[in-house]
Amino acid sequence: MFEPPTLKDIATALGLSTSTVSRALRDTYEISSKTKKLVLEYAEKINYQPNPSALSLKVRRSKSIGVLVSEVANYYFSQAISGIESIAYDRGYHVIITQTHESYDREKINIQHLASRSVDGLLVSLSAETADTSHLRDLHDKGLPMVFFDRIAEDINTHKITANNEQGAYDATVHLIKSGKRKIAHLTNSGQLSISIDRLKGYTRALQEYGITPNPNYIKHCNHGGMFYDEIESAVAEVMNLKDTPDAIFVGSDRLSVGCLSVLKNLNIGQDLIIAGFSNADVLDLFSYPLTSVRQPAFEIGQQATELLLQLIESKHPVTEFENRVIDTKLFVR
Amino acid sequence: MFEPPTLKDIATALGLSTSTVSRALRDTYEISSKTKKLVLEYAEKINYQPNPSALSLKVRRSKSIGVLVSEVANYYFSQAISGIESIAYDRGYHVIITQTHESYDREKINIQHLASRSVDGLLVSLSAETADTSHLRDLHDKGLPMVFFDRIAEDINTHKITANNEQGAYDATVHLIKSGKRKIAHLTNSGQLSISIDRLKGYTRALQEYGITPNPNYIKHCNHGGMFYDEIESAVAEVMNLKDTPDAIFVGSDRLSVGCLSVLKNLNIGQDLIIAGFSNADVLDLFSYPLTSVRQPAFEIGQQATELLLQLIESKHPVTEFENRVIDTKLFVR
DNA sequence: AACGATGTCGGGAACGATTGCACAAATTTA
DNA sequence: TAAATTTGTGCAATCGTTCCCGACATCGTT
Repeated sequence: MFEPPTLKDIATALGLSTSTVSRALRDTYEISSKTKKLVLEYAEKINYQPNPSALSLKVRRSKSIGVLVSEVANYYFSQAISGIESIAYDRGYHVIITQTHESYDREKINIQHLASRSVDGLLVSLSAETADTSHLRDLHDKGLPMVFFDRIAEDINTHKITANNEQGAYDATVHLIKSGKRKIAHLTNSGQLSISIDRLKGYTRALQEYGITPNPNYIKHCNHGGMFYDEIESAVAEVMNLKDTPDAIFVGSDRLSVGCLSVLKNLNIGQDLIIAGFSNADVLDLFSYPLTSVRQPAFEIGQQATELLLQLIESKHPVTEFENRVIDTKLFVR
Repeated sequence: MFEPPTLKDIATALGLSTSTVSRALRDTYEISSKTKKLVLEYAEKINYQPNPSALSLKVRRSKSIGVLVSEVANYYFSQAISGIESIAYDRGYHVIITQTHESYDREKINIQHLASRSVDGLLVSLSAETADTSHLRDLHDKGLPMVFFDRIAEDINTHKITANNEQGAYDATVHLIKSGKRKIAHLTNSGQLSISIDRLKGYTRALQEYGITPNPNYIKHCNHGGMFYDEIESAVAEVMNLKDTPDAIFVGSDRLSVGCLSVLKNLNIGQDLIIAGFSNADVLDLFSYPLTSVRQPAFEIGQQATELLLQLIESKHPVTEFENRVIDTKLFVR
């Protein structure tokens, strides 16, 4: 059964002690150059790889980071994950990805899982259902490095990185207004999510700046993030069945943008609607229904989040100053 | 810094030895029920979690499996991954996902990474560039359990699970023929991939059964799996610039199906073409260009692959009989 | 009362790697 | 040439578990 070579194997093969071999393999310090070369060459030859379990038991570092997202099958997150991996692998870290499927219970389980798996740090984007973040705060208080991206927890003091959701929502809403629409509905994720709050702000600000009073009936939340089709359908149906039917919709998430289009198509309504929404899909140009999209720099967000996390992990001194990075979105008019 | 409780902590707190505590926490054997209860309750109270590094160092099991796919941002793979996780987590295994981005070099690196990380087994779908599978065969020969799904390696003797690619391709091609087309091009992945071979077979069989001689000029391979837009564009352009222009295209992969549509749109050609292709996208109904799709049961394939792998991992006796599961696809005419 | 059988528990050696300390050999210095 | 210093290497403890093995108390049996 697959027995990789150990330090001891090298030591006995070369007639040295494990300590000498160990020292030869890491820094040069206090080892003659001949034995060092000897060891390095032999290790190379037999393709020696230090046992990660032994190593992490000894140095209390697993060289791996955990990622918590709602869904891998999501344009935004899959791009963000690619960004995360691009940095992590370069720096020698493994990436363990877990999905919450927008469930709070699942989030708690996964976080527990990751912590017990002794990851060196966590990259977190909250689930749609998560209102209470104490499971994360506990770990953070115990000293587990943590960086939030996209859906952040306001009450945990650490690095956070998001798109400029408020501005992106503002831009999209203004686009709808400038297209001549004034009855603009807003379909969005669950209300406690930071992204929902910020996007709602941008939407409201745009309306107000153009002299439109926000209509509470026009705002529909999907508390499970649109994980169930019925959830989206009933939200869309409700808003479209109002006596004062909207003439445009601004959608606050990737999944909901696509979901909203599906519902409209299936219900065969809203042909005269114009729609704008957050989405990182790369197939929007192929849609029969034009969707103006707010695109987030997901890959870069993943990269920067990872850089900040590794910075935390590898810092010798406890970090007390935290960044709150906000990156601009881009509007694609269709 | 985040010091989780250890066996010794429990032992000293309760005035027992670590051996007793250890025994109490695993199976009942040789432990009085009172002390067992005592230990279990205390462990529960302080939320004891065994240190995974120590555990895997001791028992040579990491309780984690590695997954190798080309891209997470791919309808098929993201669904397969959800299937993998659904089984793995239930059985107490962690899932480490790595992406090759269709690169052979990256595949070697990732496989090496996973092996050195001492995963208990591997779930593999080859990259588009991979022709030589010796890096995998070496590990397999050393006893690392391995299951292939989707893009399998013919020359490695282990469990394999795929969709019925030959039949799916046949069905799609027949659909095109029955729609009155006889000049059917085939755009597909790199030639050495098992899925390409099988799908080409199905395509060819359909043509022949309907008395159409396959035209080699109609078959275009993308050796990088369509990772670069240019690759798809030139393949599509080449086949569309033939003097005997095709009147239909059968596309052999998810990425290429969407890519092909994008190219046609951007080049503003092929409006009278009809297209069928393998795709697990859930947004095809929203496309302006109808795409008849062959859908694979990705989630189930992921699940079954994981079950087979765990079976291999947890088997006491070396397994010599391997399965070759083939699961039916489904045709969605649009 | 003495014996073995049984049931509980602790001691301690692993697993593979790192690292402080000791110590021998080589080199320099007086 | 002897002492002092430097240089290179090995010993052994340690990280948190598991598990073999031995210790010992209790109990029933004769």
